Amino acid sequence: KITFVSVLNACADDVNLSEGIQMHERVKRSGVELDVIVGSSLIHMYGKCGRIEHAQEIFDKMHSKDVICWTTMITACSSCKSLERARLLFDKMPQRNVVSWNAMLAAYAQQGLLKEVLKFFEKMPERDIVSWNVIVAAYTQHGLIVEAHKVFNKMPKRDVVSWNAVISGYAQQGKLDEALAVFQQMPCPNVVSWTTMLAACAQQGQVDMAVKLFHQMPDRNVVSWNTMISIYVKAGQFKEALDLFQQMPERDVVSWNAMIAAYVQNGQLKEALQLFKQMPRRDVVSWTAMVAAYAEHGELEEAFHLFSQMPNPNVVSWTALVAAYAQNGQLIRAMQLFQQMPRRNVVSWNAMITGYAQQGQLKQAYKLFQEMPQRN
RNA sequence: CACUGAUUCAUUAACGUA
Repeated sequence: KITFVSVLNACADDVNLSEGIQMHERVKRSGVELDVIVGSSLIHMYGKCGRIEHAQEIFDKMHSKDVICWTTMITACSSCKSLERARLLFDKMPQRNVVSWNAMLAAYAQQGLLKEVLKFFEKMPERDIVSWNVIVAAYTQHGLIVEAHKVFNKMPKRDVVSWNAVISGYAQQGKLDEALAVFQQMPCPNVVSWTTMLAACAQQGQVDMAVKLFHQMPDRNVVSWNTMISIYVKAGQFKEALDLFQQMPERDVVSWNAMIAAYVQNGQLKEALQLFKQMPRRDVVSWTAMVAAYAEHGELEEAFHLFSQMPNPNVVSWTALVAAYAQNGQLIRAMQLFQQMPRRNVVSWNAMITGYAQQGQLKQAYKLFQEMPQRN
């Protein structure tokens, strides 16, 4: 059981569904699927991989569920964007602890419902540092860094996550100086703090400073390496990106995806495809990056061909395809796909509007603008 | 000395940005 749980957690951390499913099969054969801890790990893994139906199935089959199991299921619903289900579970669960409350709080935050987050926070019977951290992060996600910093100052205790959240808030606003000031004030920066600073440099195109920080960092993990690669890619320094990719001690799917972007940005579509084919595992980002790459080169058939092979296109993948046709003036086809896609967001609408606008079809563009449910 | 599960912070893909 311990081994299964460890491996399942590794699958969850890596968002590796195929390994997770394989492990699930072995779990079933061992007859421990419904063990409360193994079952929770399965739910956790499926939740992270976006397979809420599999998570739910296990949850329903389990005989004895403890508070951790319930909370895991709430988070699974939340990460699969089922806030409603999360709330139903939260209301239904036999006992709650502060972690359950935090999980529900985070579920509201992850939907971007700041008002709900604050309301829920007020209702909480007990709060800990994580609850406060969720509030700080919720503010920064809305670009409300001043509010975030205020909460940071007034929270009863701060840990490294609180500090990192504030730094990240400044970074997202492009306020590199402020981010740096907070970073220098914090007592014990960890690898996340350092990597957040790297990301802050990336935002501002400060490659030199990023390089300096990257070498100064006491330790680096795969995320730090990936961040540095993307900084080089963004700066058009292809060779440096490739060097890092080859030097890094371990690569994950994000590293490979970043290199695909590097090749695409460098105009090397063939090499990008080669990388895509040889990478150990492809996720929705890898597929979408390739679809978008072909689209950008006007190779619509190839883009569509890839799209149709893609295992689980999401709204971003669909929008990439719609934008491909829209930008190449094939608005009828674009509109067909736009109507066909299972879900649309504001970017999908923008892509269609831009397509019509570029073709001079202002009436159509305006009509869509009026129809769209949200505008940015 | 160390061996199992839950909540918060960093990296990669889609539209636009004079």
